[in-house]
Amino acid sequence: MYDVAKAVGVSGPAVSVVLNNRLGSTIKVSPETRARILRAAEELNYTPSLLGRGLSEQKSYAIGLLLSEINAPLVADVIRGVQDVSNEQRYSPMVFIHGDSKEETTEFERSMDRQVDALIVDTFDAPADPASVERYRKMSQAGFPLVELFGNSIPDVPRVNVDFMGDGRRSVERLVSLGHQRIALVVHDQYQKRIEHWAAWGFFSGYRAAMTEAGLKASIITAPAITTPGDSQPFIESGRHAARELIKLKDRPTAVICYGNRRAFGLVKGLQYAAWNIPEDISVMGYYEREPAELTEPPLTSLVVAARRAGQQAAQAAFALMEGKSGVTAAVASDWIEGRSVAPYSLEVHSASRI
Amino acid sequence: MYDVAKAVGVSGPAVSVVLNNRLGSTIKVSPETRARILRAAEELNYTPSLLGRGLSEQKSYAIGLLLSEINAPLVADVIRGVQDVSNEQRYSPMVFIHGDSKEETTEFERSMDRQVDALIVDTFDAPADPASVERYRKMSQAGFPLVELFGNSIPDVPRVNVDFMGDGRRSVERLVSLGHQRIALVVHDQYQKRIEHWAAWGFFSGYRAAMTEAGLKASIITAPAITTPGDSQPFIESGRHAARELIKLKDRPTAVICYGNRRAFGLVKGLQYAAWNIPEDISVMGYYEREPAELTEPPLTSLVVAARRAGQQAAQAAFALMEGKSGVTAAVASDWIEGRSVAPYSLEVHSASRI
DNA sequence: CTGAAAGCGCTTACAG
DNA sequence: CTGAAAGCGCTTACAG
Repeated sequence: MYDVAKAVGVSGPAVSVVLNNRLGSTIKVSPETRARILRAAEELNYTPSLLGRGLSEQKSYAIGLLLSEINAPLVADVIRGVQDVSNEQRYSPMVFIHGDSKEETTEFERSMDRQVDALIVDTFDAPADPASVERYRKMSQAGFPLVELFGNSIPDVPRVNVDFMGDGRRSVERLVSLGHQRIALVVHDQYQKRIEHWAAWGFFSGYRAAMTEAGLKASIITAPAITTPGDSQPFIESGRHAARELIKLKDRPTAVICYGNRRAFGLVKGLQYAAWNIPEDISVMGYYEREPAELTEPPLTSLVVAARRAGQQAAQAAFALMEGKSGVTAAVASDWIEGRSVAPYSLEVHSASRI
Repeated sequence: MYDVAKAVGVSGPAVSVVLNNRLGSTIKVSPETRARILRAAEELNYTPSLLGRGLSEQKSYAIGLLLSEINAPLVADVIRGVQDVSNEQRYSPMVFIHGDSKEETTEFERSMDRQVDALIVDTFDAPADPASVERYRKMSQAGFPLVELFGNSIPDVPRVNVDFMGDGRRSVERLVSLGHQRIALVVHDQYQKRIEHWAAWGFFSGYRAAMTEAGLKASIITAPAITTPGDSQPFIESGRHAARELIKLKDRPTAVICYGNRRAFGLVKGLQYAAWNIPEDISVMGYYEREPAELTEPPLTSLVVAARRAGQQAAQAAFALMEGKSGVTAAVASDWIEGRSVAPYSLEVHSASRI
C-alpha cells in the first residue's frame, strides 16, 4: 500500500479510502488524485492484503461450512453455491467436514479457532446431538451469524432447506398435466412422524394437497424406512418391497411417485422383475438423489435436490446476518432431470390392464 | 494475549513464546512462570488469534484446494483427507471449485488474493488449458508450494495420483488367487494413447504385467471411449457394447475386469440380458467409481479410488514444500469394496460352458 | 476539509 | 539471560 501512496505522493489512508470506495469517510480525495491513485494501483498491480485488512477489521473474510459426510454427494454443489454469492464480497468458503457428532464438535471448534465470520451448519435431517444443537442456538442468539442448511434441528435460526412440500406438489402436478389420474406415492413407513421424518412428511403433504386439489384420491404405498445412509442395498430392497406391494393393488395406478431415488431404483427393478414395462405399463417418477436416477434403466424423470441454489441461499442468509439484518428462512425447490420413466397417460395402453 | 500477560505479571512476548513452545527463542522463561502462563491461558480460555499471528508471520494458515467440478463425487473425501493432515498444524482447507478453464482461472486468482500458503490443484486427467498449466509450472518453479492432484499435466511439480498401474496389477492378482486363469480386461478403445489417456494405459499396463507374471495370456476387450463425463448413459452403453463383444469370444474368460464402474454397470446389464448369471457364469470385477458399483446388481467387487488418502498425501506434499523440503510425487492405491460379483473359479460351473 | 497517529494481535529482532 | 520496541498491512478515529 505504501508503495502506491508514495508513487502518487499521498498518504496511506488516502489510498485505502479510494480503493475501498469508502464515500462517507472523513478523508476526502479530489477526483484527480483519486484517478491517479487508481492508476498507480493498477500499474503497481496492487491488491490490498486481506491479512492486514482482516486484522484491522477483526474479520477473517472466511465463511465457514460445517458439513456432514452424509451429504458428501452434495458438497461440491453447496460450495459452488456459496462461492457464487460470496465472490463479490471477497469472502471465501472454508470447509469443515465431519463424519459423526464427535467430529462435528471438533470441526466446529476448529472453525471458531479460524474466526470465521459466519457459519453455515449442515444438520441434515439426522437428529443432531442435543449438545450441538444447544451450542448453535446459543451462539446464534448471542448474535453470531449462523445458518442451518438441510435440516430443521436448531430452533430460532435462519434455515435453508429443500422445499419438500412444494416438490411433492409439483411431482403430482406434472403427472396430472400428462393426463394421469391414479397416482400413487411410495414413501417409507415412518412418514407420519412429522418431527423425526419431516422431510418425508413434507413431501407426502405436498402430494396429498395436490391430489386433493386435482380432485384425485391419494394412494400411499409404504416401504421400510432406512436409517443407515451408507449402504445402498437396504434402500434398493425397500424399493423392491414397494414393487411387491404395488403389484398386489387392485386399482392399479398409472403412475407412481417414489420418495428417494435409491428406493426408486429398487422399485423399478422389482416391477421389471414382474415383467412390467416402464413407462409403458406404469410411469415412475423419482425424487431426491441425482446419480441413482441416472443409473436406473430407464433413467428416471425426477426432481433432484438443487444443492447449488441451496448453497447460494444459505450464503445470502449468512451475509444478511453479517450486515445486521435478520436472515430469512428459505425453501429451495428442486430441479427436474428428464429421464425416460414417465409417459403421458394413454387410455389404450392402461386399459389393457394386466389383472 | 495481553490479559494473560497481565494476569501472570509478565510481558506479552513471553506468553507468545510459551504458548507456541518456541524453544530456540531468545526469550527464556523459567519453568514455573511457564507453568503459570499456561495455567492462566487455560483459565482465561485464551487461544492466540490467527488473524494477529497471520499478519505478523505473513501467513494465512489456509491451504487452497482448486478442484474441478468433474471430480465432484470425490470432493468431500479429498477435503477430509486434507483436514486429516492439516488439523494439527492449525491449517484449514479453503476450497475453490470450478466448472471450466475460464472459471479455473477466476478461482485461481481468488485463491491468490486470499494469500493461501499452498495450493493443491486438481487437473483431473482432462488436458488442462495450456495457459493454466504454464501458470502453475511457473509459480511452482518460483518456489510457491503447489501440488498437482489427480492428473499429470503440470511438468516438474509434486504430484499425487491414483496408482492406476498398481490397481490393474492387484485386480489381476486377486482373481488369480481365486483360481481364475482366463481373465479379460474391458477398457476403452483409446487406452493405447498413453499421453492423453494415461490412466487407462496405466491400468492396462498393470493388468498386462500381472498376467504375464502369472503366466497367463492377456485378453483385451475394447469399448467406446467417453469424453463427456456429465452423462452416465454413454458409459453404460459402452459397457453394453463390451458385453456383446465378450459374448462373441470363442475362448470365454471366467473373469473380467472392467475399467470404469459405469461401464461395468452396462457390462453387467448386457451380460444379464444375454442370460448370463453373475458371478456364476462369469466373475465381473469393477474399477474406479464407488456409487455405480453399489448400484449394480449384484453389487460389484471393485477397487475404488481412495480420495481421502489422496487428499492426505497431497496435503503432506504441500506441507513438505512449505517447510522447504521437496514434495514427493505419490501414487495412491485404491480401496477394495466387497460386492457379490466375483466368485472363486469353479471347474464344474465353468466347464459347463454355454457355447 | 485534510493528514499524521493509533491500533487490530501477534512475532521476531534487537537493545539492555 | 531478560524485557521493551518495532513491525506485519491495513482501517478508523482523531487531531490540526
